[in-house]
Amino acid sequence: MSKSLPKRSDNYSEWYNELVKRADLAENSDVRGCMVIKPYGYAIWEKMQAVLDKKFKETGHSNAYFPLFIPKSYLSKEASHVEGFAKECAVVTHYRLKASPDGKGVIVDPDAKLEEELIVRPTSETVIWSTFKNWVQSHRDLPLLINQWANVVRWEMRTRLFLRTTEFLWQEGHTAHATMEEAITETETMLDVYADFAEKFMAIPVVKGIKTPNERFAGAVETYCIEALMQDGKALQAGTSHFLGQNFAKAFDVKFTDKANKLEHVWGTSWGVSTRLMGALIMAHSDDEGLVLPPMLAPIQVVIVPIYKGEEQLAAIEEKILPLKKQLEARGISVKFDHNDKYSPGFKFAEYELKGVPLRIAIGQRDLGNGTVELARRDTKTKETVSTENLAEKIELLLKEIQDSIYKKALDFRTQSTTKVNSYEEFKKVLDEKAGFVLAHWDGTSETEEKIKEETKATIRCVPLDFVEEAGKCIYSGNPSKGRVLFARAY
RNA sequence: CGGGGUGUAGCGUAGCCCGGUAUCGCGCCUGCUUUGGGAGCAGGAGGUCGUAGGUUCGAAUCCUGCCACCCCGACCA
Repeated sequence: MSKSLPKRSDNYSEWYNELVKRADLAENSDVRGCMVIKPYGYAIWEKMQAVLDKKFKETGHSNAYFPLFIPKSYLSKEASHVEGFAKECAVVTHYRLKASPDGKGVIVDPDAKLEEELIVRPTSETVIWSTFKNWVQSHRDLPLLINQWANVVRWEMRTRLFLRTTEFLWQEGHTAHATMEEAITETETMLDVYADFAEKFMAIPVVKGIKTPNERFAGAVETYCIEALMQDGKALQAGTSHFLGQNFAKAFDVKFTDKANKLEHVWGTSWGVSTRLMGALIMAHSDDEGLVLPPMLAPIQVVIVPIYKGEEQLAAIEEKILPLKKQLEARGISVKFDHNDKYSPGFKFAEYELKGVPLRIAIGQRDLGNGTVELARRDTKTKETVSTENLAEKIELLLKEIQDSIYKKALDFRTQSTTKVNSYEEFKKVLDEKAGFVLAHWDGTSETEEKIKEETKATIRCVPLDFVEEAGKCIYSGNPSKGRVLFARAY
């Protein structure tokens, strides 16, 4: 194995794949298109889950769990929904195997064919709405605010670690409301929860917006999203929140009696983020040395590497450093003291950089004499020798500063990678030479959107929520436009 | 499903054209010396060469079938 990663500038994909494997985040499984998330990668996902789950509960939601299998007939109840997902569903057709007649292995027992096939959920709207039907009768049963942590399967043709895998982990919220206004508010609230999480915890600035009808979720009336920009200038949809109108309520016959004793269909929303966020986290901040984790999501926030010869020196270091470790832990900071004798300090330095640990403390004989330690920041790769006095407090502040600094760096990059263009020529030039987000006028038609996608591979990421009215001409058709929308090539 | 490629130790590979019993690096094990940016030396273990068949005195190497994986497209609410 070579010691250093490929350079980001040489081949971004190769760098990404190598980083994911070498930093112990995940690896390809022997199973087609599936991924094994390794303990270190999963620890980061767990931190994300914990923060999100808390936010969901603070906004009144409860967790529940629904079946993995969906009867085929459920899927066809909402017309556009089935059309959207039909091409990527795994289907269970049999329930038994038997020994092969030729004595080699096992075969699917042809006698064990299911009367109705089961679909492995690509998303749970259909099972959940068929359950909601039984849970809702009166306006007193509303709103129904449910979240599920689950795995889903989408049979994509080509997969990529974290960004697109056949099976992935996610959270899907499903809610039912008495009024349209309330459902829309819910959709927007959850979009805000996601945006806040991306910016405050993942340190990734996002654009909140609305998808065009082409990119809308199958079965939704309106799809809201947050769009993030990766370091190679490609966009990544980091989360979505859908206003479902009464589409699923009508398809699954979910009705309630309102205060005036009138029977009405409920209004629905659904929203989700997935392990794709891991991909976003990696691609937004990491460098040629490896992962760069924002302190808020780092499983190990501080690593202590002792430099010593023999048991005696180690004992002297421990005497000095273990109290500091306790102080840090008392402040809620996660610390690893790595005295593993198998690896040299230099190896450990490189290893923890690869894994994105935000702060490293090195301590050796030299420091014991001076009452100092060496502090090294992962994000800036700067080192300083500091006194051990008030060190715990200093570190706590430094972690906050790192969090802010990582966000600011990503924000500066996005600002500098967002370009306004006024002609199709300019549009294509920017996409090819600079990449990033491109703000341009669009005439609002699907035809134009399709044509641009075909010719440039760029899609409309969203109509930003902070859309400003500005009369202009569509860069493609020349027809009138009310304002600029956000284009980019995307993952 | 089209177009291209690959399959050799846990990982990455050489050998294949031109047939003669498998190379190197990383990792692993043992010992000694090391430790402030991926330690050094010595010794050692580890292989149905994807799979089934064919040609041959002899196949990792040539031929045929099959399987798997990768890359480029098509797909991706």
